[in-house]
Amino acid sequence: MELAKSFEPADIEARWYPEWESRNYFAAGLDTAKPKDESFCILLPPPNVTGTLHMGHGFNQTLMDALTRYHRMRGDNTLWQPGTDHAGIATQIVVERQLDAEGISRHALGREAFLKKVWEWKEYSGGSITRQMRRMGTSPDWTRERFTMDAGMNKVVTETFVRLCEDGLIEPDTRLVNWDPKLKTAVSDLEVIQEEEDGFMWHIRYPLADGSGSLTVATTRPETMLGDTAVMVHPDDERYGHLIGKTVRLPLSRAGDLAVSQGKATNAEDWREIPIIKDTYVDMAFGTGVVKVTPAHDFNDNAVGKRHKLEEISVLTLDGKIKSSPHDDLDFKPGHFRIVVGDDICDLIPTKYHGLDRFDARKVIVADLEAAGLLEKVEKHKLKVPRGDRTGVVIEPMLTKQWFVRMSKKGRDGKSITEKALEVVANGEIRFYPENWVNTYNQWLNNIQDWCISRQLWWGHQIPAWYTHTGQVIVALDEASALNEFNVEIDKLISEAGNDHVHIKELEFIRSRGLTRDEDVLDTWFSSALWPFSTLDWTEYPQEPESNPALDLYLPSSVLVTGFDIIFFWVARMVMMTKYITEKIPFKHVYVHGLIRDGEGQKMSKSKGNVLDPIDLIDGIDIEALVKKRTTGLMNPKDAPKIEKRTRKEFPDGIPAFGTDALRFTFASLASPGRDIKFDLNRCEGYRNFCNKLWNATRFVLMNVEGVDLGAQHATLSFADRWIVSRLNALAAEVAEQFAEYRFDLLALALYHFIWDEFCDWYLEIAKVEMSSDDAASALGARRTLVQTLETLLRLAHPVIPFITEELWQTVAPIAGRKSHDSIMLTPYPQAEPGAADEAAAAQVEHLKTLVSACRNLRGEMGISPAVRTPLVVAGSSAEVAAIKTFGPILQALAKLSDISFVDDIPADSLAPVAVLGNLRLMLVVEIDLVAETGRLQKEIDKQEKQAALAKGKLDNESFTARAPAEVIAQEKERLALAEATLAKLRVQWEALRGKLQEKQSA
RNA sequence: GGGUGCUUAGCUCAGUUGGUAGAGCGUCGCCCUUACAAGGCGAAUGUCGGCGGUUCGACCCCGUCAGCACCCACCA
Repeated sequence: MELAKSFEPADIEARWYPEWESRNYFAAGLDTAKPKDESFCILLPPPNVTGTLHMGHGFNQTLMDALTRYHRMRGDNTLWQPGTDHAGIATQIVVERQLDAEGISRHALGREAFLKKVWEWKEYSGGSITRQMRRMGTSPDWTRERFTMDAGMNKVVTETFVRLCEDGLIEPDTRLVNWDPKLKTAVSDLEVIQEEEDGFMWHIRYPLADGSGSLTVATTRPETMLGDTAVMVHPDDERYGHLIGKTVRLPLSRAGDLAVSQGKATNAEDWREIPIIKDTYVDMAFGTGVVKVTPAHDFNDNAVGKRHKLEEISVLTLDGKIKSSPHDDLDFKPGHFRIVVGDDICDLIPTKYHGLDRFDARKVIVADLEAAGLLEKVEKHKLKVPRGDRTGVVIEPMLTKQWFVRMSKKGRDGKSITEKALEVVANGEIRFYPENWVNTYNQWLNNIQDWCISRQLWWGHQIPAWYTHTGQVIVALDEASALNEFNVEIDKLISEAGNDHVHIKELEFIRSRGLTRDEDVLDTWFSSALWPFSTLDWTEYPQEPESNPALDLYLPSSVLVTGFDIIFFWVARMVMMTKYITEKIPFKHVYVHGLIRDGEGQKMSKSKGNVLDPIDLIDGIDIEALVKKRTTGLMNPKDAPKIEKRTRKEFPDGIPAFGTDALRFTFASLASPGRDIKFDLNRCEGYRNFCNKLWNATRFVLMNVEGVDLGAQHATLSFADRWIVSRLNALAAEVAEQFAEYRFDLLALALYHFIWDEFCDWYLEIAKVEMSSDDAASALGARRTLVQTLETLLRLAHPVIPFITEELWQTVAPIAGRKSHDSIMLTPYPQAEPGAADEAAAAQVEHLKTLVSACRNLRGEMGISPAVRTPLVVAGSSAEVAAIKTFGPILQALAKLSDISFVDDIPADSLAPVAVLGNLRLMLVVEIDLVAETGRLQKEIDKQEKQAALAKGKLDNESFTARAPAEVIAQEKERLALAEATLAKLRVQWEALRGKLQEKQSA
């Protein structure tokens, strides 16, 4: 029962979390009797299984947990579905780096052994992020935790893949894709970051084949010229019109032996001849107006090449070197052939360039051009360089065979997945908060390209496709069905072959070679896209259709809480996949929040050394540990001194322990829609103080009800009691409203304001007086109100600050008569009662506040010590006097008055400070400084004059009185009257004191 | 080239049908008043980015300009 003197969060958190979890309080509600549309479900955006918690997670999870706890207490069927992501590329990179340190390459290890290593790493580090989540107080149903690489997930991924292949929406194709030469895998458009960088524009002369001069092309990538198959100009360009149809010789190239043997060239060492074509793609005003066309190494050129049926000459290897062997990258093993064009390409590249890295090749080629006198000029040029978001290396458009999701192709119901995804947002089934994200979503989907989903990695869901010896592809749920399909097909062909024994023998040979599985894995985001239904054990082929209540209750989920950075990666793809596969939307609402940045608005990143760890804010960290944490494991160790200096400056004493609740409250109050968050440590400290305030308010309440029987006797409620109950009811209404609107900032503000300002600063102070009253019934009324209000507000605040509310509730609840529950988590959430507002009580409290403030203001201005009690003299109408008398003792206590007396009139020249409220005057009986009081009155007069003038100006304006609503006019009249009445008294007072002052000065 | 958001007190930010601007932190006074000094009471501080328009009335609606941030896009 005895509470510590101040709030110490560490022990409370450590005690309650295991308790909640072990008692199974987080379990999904599966009560099928409850209405389905009142189910509440949130999907945890699955963090990388080997990752660690950062501020973004802390923020995101705080909001989700608040919503989850709120709905759970409201009695809804509630599920917060947790899980982690295998994060293909990121995780594979980490494990490969570890192997590198041991001097082992992944290829030396082999696929199977490597995957075993990754699983080991996952087992080793996989628990840390969920442990950290627990420190945040999150309450997902851990018993339902999933991992995107689980067998169950794999089953759904496979079924979905097969289904989309059947519908023709997934197809293999050979196209130009974004290729990461370091990882040696294709990546999707979204994984490429276009960054503006300083570069050069080289102007290169391509001599005309007929010797009549040359054309100058401008390019930023001279090394790809080895793969040029044309140069192009704009059809309307008068400078070059006469050259269209002619040919140029491609500098530094080689015509090749093949061309000689075909009679297309006389000498293999001659420069290759390529055509001059016209295409409107060319911008006449840019560069020289002449563009080299390299269809195998540039997306635009590829399109041009397709239009003009140009050859695609791929001159680079998969690791970004100039080709040196006809068999570079050509692996004819079924399912693993990548570069399909040009086994004779090396013949077209002079041997001196063979094997050069792409950047070295650029230098050599530029030098050679210069030596040949073909480099007209080099200009500095800003250009967008595509870089891999994981590796940072320059992405190379590479012609390879990959699997694609066809975004615009019609599916089985005549609609593309893109169309369906646009539709459910357009018709309001899915709503964004804030709404304007719809634009972003639509814009992206309207310009979407096919999604390359195959990755040349090992860590991921292997594509369920098998190849026959002749390269036929069979997509199937598993190897057995693929084999079966294969055999059926062979049998069929054999039976059709009749007596063609040679053919039959061929077919039997093909059969004997069996099937080889595609080695590629799927983009991680492919499995993430299925998360809304894969986590609920959806299956294409249900065994018992009614055996999955979770799927019925929780698809669609209620709200997706996420940052805008993954709208494309994840949100849009979930909509597309879930809608197409299940015919249901994945979620009804998308709440999009901002990013957490540091105090200066910089993105938090390891390399900048400005990262904050939520756990450090909870537990605190000393400066040495913080510096060490920020400066170890840097990509660039040279940054360490700078980071250390900054860190020591920003946190000279390290970071104090704020506790989880304070951190959560901070996140909630910073969650204003539509903007990023500059994380301010002071704010966190302020909310730690807030928690302490709540703690001490509870101590106060407990101290005052100890040993008192609150139930038996008769109690009466004062206006103040009725007021706080009325305010509490309004708070409940507001909280419900803000939860519905996802305004966590306003919700936190409302709680803060109620607890600190209304409950602590006013009601507790008033209750002190009431509890010491001789009237036993009203003293009891105050005690009861205190306890009931506190107990209710603990429940109201619990979703945001779960630990402290649980701890306090445990001691408060028995007194409040609510011990039928073992935990605050199991209590019903307070609901506002409509029409419970007590206007009269509110007006009385307002009046009281005005009087108390007036007295306090006088005391403050006069510099009267709070320890000194002063008498108050009041003059006013009989009604006003009567009103004041009703709360005399309270006024006396709150304004530190020794007594209150009433007089008919206060002489204007009284040597005491007087507050004027219309006709009412309050005088503190203390010695005053004439000069100071005259000055104070002057200031007050100025203020009131401004008020009066403002109101009068409006009321004198005819168009105002003619058009403004009656209540606005009445309000202005009231303001004017009050100001004028106050002024009249103030002026008299001022005159009188001024007279005295002059008297004194002349004396 | 398209698109979005932001600009309010020294700092970080609220401001929900248009009716005389609010909070936290910081600052300045007076106080360890028996829940809380992680506290109490009081005070100071704003041409609500600029300009125009609509309106009786604009921080709010419209237009325009400026600055900042971000997203998307194939200018070689």
